[in-house]
Amino acid sequence: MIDRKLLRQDAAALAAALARRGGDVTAAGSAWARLSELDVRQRQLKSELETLQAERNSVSRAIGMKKGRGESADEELARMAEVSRRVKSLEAKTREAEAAFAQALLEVPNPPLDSVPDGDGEEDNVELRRWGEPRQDEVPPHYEIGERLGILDFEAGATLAGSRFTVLRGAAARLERALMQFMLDLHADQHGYEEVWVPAIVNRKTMTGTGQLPKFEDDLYRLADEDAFLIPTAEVPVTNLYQGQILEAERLPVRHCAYTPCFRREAGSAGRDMRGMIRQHQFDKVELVQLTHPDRVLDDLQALTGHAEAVLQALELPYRVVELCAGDLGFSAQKTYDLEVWLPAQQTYREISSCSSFGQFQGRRAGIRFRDEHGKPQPVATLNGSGLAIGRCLVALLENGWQADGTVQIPAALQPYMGGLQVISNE
RNA sequence: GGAAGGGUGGCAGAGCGGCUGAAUGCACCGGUCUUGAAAACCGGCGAUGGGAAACCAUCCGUGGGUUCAAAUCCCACCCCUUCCGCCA
Repeated sequence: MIDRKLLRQDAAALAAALARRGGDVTAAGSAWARLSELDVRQRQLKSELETLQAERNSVSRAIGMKKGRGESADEELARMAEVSRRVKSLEAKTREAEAAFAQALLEVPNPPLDSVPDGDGEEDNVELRRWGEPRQDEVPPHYEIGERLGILDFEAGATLAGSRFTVLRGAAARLERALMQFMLDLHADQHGYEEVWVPAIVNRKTMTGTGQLPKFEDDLYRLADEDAFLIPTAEVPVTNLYQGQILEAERLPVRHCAYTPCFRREAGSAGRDMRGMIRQHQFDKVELVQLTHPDRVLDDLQALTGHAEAVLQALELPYRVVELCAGDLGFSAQKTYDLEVWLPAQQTYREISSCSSFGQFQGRRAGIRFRDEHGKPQPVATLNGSGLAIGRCLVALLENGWQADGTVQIPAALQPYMGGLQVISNE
């Protein structure tokens, strides 16, 4: 959520930054367009109400004192009946106005940082660097490799649950587990993240804290009998671990890694990536989450991106790093680097990790604060990144490790987690 | 799911219609004392919104109600703990 002080002091600058996300963000009728007006109304009502409340309080006190001395307070009592009535009706109005303002505030996305490149969408993202040698020979798509090896079963997934669900068998199931272990070990032991294990179902407040709600309810699986949702990413429970808390400054930065399953309805992507495991309703992911001082969030983002890259390097998977343009940024992000892994069957790079700084946007929403050098509570900065998406990792490993005889080579770093297995074959 | 108890400041824990944003203790910060530290003593110390400030308002799980006045009374809901049932 944006800073309401900034909204009053420099709305023009905010508007300019927000407009870079796309015209509809600041268009007439948008939450942003209504915001200033709602704020003014809300504050007017509030100060009117406060004046009345102050009167009520002081007269009530006087009544109490008179009664205490055994004097009559009939005159005050008569006056207060009217004041009290007006307070009540003003209270209702004020509450409504506050709620309308708060609601609109929750629907305004994070303004991109100035350093974020201009652009409307994916095609305007900026490539920053590449790592590894992409293989250029002809490689079958992972779903063919996996089906021939008998380790990916799309039919079973469809039978059990529907499209975009897959059953892993044998070496693929083991590989999925090996990847979780390997990634968690790397981040916990080498990169200084404390491992946590968290619920995959969270309530509405938690979903709102990181920005998935109120705007994106359609993308989430909601439980039928409760106001609770399946998480689309571990970012949600892990960041919200600290919701409503004031952290002492010396506790920062807080760094967590977590494995969770992730659930996404993929409502807006009908027809895309229908074959194979690229886009699933349920997938596994190891996530990196940090809470840090606002002044150093960009340095920490560089480091965090490096931690995600380390996974790809250890797995010997060629990739590139792109910076998202303003138009492609997620709702809560102020700056994002995507890692894209080389998929030889498609002869293209595909997203496998997204590393973002949210500035104080989430800290403000979720009420996560720290005490600054003056002892004043201030929202923390948050950041997170996939480290990595495991399903897509498996796809990349199958294609990049594929050999002409149909077998798949397992990178050395993973072999200990695979019981020493070096090659996946039909035997 | 049933029964009982409970949700108050960073923590512990009083308050149970008015002078209570809230006793007390711990923690924390400043000072005295000390070669230094500890102890002891003195002082300070919640958050949010508005305001240049003085200051004002709000907040005792959430929402509603009673009252001139609610942390305190009433209602509903949520959550936690314990016991019973069920269960990986």
